[in-house]
Amino acid sequence: MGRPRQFDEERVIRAVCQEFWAKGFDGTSTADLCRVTGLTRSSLYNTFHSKEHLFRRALSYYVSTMTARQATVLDTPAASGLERVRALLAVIVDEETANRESGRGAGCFTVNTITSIASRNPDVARVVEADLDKRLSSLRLALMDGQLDGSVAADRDPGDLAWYVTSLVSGMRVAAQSGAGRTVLEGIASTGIEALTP
Amino acid sequence: MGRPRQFDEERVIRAVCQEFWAKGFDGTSTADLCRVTGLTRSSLYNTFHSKEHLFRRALSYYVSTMTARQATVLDTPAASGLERVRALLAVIVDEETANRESGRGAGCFTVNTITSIASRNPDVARVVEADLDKRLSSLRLALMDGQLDGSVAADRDPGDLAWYVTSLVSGMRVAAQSGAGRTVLEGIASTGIEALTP
DNA sequence: TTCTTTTTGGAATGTTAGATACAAAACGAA
DNA sequence: TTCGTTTTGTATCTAACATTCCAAAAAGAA
Repeated sequence: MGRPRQFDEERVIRAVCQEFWAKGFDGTSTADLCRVTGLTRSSLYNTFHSKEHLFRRALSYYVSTMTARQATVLDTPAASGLERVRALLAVIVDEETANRESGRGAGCFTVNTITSIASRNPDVARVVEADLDKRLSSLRLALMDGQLDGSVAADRDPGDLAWYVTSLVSGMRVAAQSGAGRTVLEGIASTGIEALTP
Repeated sequence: MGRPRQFDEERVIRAVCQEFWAKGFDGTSTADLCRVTGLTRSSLYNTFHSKEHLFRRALSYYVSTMTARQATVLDTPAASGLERVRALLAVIVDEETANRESGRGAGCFTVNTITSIASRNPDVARVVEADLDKRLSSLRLALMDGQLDGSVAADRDPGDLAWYVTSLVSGMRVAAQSGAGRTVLEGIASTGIEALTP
């Protein structure tokens, strides 16, 4: 059977994810990855093949956990369509505030990736594009529900509104990285929601 | 007096700016900079001292030209406050569309910088922070004008609204890098403007 | 135990990075 | 023309980079 692994793969991915999130693909060295995981180069390469594979694993882990969490909020029944979008933005604000206070640094790994390597790496681009499609779909459904229950303006294409909310979220992530705190983010969210009301 | 320069400094800065814009600080090598400028390492280092200095020069050049252009739009008299903000968003859409069609790639150098090295380089962070302050001020003035002339909702703090518009712009930049074309960007802009109306 | 297989530690490899050294070149000033 | 000064081209330096190699270690299977 061979010698067993001395590490937990998901724990390693989590550590790698945080490092790539903070420093980006180009700004992270394999030495950094060894340091934050506690693994040697051998174990890292034996398991994950290359820095780029490891990056994609970390990014996929991030988008799947993030998007799942957000989809859960968006799919909450009972609440109106608008309330579900409002809840999503509240989650974003909470996340950014928590990350800031725990010293993890602000911003979103996905946004950071879109604005850096995604344009130069088709494989990475595919990961973020697939994730974007999922998020747009979830949003679109919630917004259509909102148009049916009367909480969301019915005179706009729900697809356009989904793009708007996605942009708003990205903008809030960038604002957080620019130093915006909870109060400012809450202002952005509550103002941004106004655009959706009938 | 010494030997005269064989290159135009601003032309070099423009070329360097495009390269850093496309690949970021970490993703751009000094060899890349020599290639796009046509200069040797000697001339580059003799004039700009280091890769980091050159990056800050390029970033400063970008933010000053960009923010000046946007301030011009925002300061147009005659038009209402809301119309001036609407005009700003239209400029963003036009820029992104033009960049996309000219193959220059989408997105904003400032946003790319905020989401990558700004958090790890205080000198760079200062440049984007100073620029952010300027943009927020211009926006705030236009929005206050809008509240006075009745085109902008008066029940919100103009500072909060300025942050909202800034986030919206950043979000549109990220959306453009995610593949959003002119139609989608126009939808985001026109939806986003709704949040400002009384 | 012995064999087979896999992981692990650490050194080694080849490449590229940012930055410099230095002499030749190109000008104005004297 | 000669001198002083700055730029330029080439060569070079050291450090860092991603990746590979290989032998020792650790398990199950025979």
